[in-house]
Amino acid sequence: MVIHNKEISDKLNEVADLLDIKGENQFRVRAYRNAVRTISGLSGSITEMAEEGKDISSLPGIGSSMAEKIDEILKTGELKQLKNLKKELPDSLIEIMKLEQMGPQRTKILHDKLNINTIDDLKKAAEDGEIEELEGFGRKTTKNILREIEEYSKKGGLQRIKISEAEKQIKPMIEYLKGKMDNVTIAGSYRRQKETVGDIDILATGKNPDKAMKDFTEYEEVDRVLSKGETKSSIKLRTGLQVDLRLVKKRSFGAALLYFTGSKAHSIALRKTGQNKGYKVNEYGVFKGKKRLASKTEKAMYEALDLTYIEPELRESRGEIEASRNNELPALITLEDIKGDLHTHTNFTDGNYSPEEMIEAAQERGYKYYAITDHSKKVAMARGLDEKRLGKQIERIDALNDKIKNIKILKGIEVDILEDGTLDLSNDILKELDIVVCSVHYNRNLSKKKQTKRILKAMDNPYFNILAHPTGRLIGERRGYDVDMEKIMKEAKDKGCFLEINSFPDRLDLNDANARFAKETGLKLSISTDAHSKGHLEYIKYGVAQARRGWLEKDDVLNTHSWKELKKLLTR
DNA sequence: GCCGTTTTCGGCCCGACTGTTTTCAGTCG
Repeated sequence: MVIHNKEISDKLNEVADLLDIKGENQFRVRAYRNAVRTISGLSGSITEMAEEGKDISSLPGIGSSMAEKIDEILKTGELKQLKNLKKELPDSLIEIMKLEQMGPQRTKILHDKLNINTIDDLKKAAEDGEIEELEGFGRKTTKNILREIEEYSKKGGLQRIKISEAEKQIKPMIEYLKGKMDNVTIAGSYRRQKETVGDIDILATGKNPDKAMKDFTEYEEVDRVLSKGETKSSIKLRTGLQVDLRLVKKRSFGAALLYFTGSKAHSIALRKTGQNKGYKVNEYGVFKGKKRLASKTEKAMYEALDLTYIEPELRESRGEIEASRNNELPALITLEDIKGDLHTHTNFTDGNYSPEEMIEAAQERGYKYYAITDHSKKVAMARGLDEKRLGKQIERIDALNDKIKNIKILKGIEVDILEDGTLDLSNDILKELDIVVCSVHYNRNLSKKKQTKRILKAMDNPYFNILAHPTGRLIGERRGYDVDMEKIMKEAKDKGCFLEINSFPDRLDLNDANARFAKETGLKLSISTDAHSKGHLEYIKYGVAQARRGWLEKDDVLNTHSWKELKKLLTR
C-alpha cells in the first residue's frame, strides 16, 4: 500500500488538534505540529524512505515515538491513537477550533458544558443565548462567533489565497498607506513568497500612531475592523482578505520586520539561538539584559546572533539557520538572472497574440532569447499543431530571426506525452526544433507506476528536453498526478533532460520542496511562464520566487545561461 | 513528544489585543 506524505501529516495534524482540545501538554502538541511541518517540507515520499530502509527518526522533529506512529500509518493506513482520540472527542470539534476567535480551550469548554460538537450546534447555542451565559464568554464573543460561522459557510470552509491574487488585492492599499506613513513593508508569508497566503501583515513606522491607525482602518476597501490598538490593528477587506498593520518605532524596525516575516518556526529557532547565547530576542531587538545589541535592521539582528543575513524565502526552518551559521547559504537566483522564457504560446494555438507581438513583449523585458512552444495536435481544444502547421511556424520563426537582431527566437513545441510514453509528433519534425518541451495533459489518472514509466519512456526520446509542469497540480483545485518525482528527477539528470518550474500562478509546478530536491540531485531546472498572453510574461517572478524558496542559485537554472551555453546544455 | 557546545531529564518563544474581568485567560501571529 502506498501512503502519501499528506495522509501521514494529515493524521498527525488531527492528533495534534485533538490533543490540543483535550488540554494536553502544549509541548507535546507542538511536537506533533513540528513533525507535520517536517513532513510537509519533504520532497520525497516517506513510503519510499521506509522501503529503502532509511531511518525516519533522523528527520528533524521526528523522534523514535513519532517514527513508530508513522510506521504504523505506513503499515496499516491507520493510527490507533487517532482512533482512540476520536472516541473521546468528535473530530468535528477541529472544525470549530479553526474558526477565527475560537481556540482549543474555548472549544473544549463549549463541548463540556453545552455538548457542542458541530458548527451547527455552535450556531444554535449562540443564537439561543446559551454561550453568553458561560463564564469567560459574553455577548461580544457570542456575536463574533456567529459572524465567523457565517463567514465560514460563505467561503465553504477556510481558505488561503494564491500569492498572485493577494498581490492584486494588496497593491492599491500599500500605495494608499505609503502616502500616510513611513517604511510601509509587507511582511508575513507574502514576503516569504509562499505559494498561498492566509492574510497580509504590513509593517510601518510613523510619528502619529492614532492618525496612522485611523487612516488604516478607514481605508475605503475596508469591510470591517477586527481590532484596533496603538501598535496593531486588523481589518478585513471587502474581498475577505484580512490585513494586519503593525506600527513600530524606527529603531526597532529590523527586529519587527524579522519577527513579523516569520515563519513562526524560523522565529522560534532564532529566539532559541539567542537564548543559548544568554540573549533575549523579541520584536524590539536582541537584548543582553537591558542592553540592546541590535534592532534597526534585520541584518544587524542576524549578526548579533552570529548569523549571516537570511533571505525571507529561506526562513522556513528548513536548515537555513545552520547554513547561515556555517556561512553556507546559497546566493539565491534573482529575477534579473533570467535571460529568456522557454515555454510560451501564440495564437497559432491557444495564445492570445501573434509570435511577433509576444516577441516584442519579450524584447521589452530585455530577454536574450525566447522560445515559442505551442501545443501539439493531441490538444485539439487548443488547436494543437500537427507536423504541417508546426512546419509553417518554423518557417515564420526563421524569417523573424533573419529580421530581428537583439533577441534569438527559439523554435519549440510543447509536445504531449501520450499514454504509451511516445510523443505526439514525429522525430522528423522535432529534430528541426531548438527546444522540445514535453508535458502530460491527458490520462492523468494512471497509477503511480504507470505514470512514472510513461514519463521516463518519453525521456528516452532523444529530442526530449524539458518536462513542463511536472506534477500537473493546480493550486487549490486539483492534485498533481501520482508520480515518483524523485525517480524522474534522478533519471532526467542521467538522461540529460530537465524539469520546469512553471511560473503560472495557478500552477507553480514544480513547487519549492521539489525544486530543492532537484538541486540536491544536481538537476538543473528551467523557470518559464507558460504565457498565453503578453501580460503573462510577468509571471516569471512567481517562478523565480519558488526557485528561491527551493534554495536555487543562478547556475541551477537553465535559462540564466547564454543561448550558446543553453544550446550546449540542451544537446543530449 | 523532542532534544542535547549545560543536560538522557527538564526544559521547550514572546508580546499585543480583546473581552470579560477587576487582574487575567484566550487567541493570534
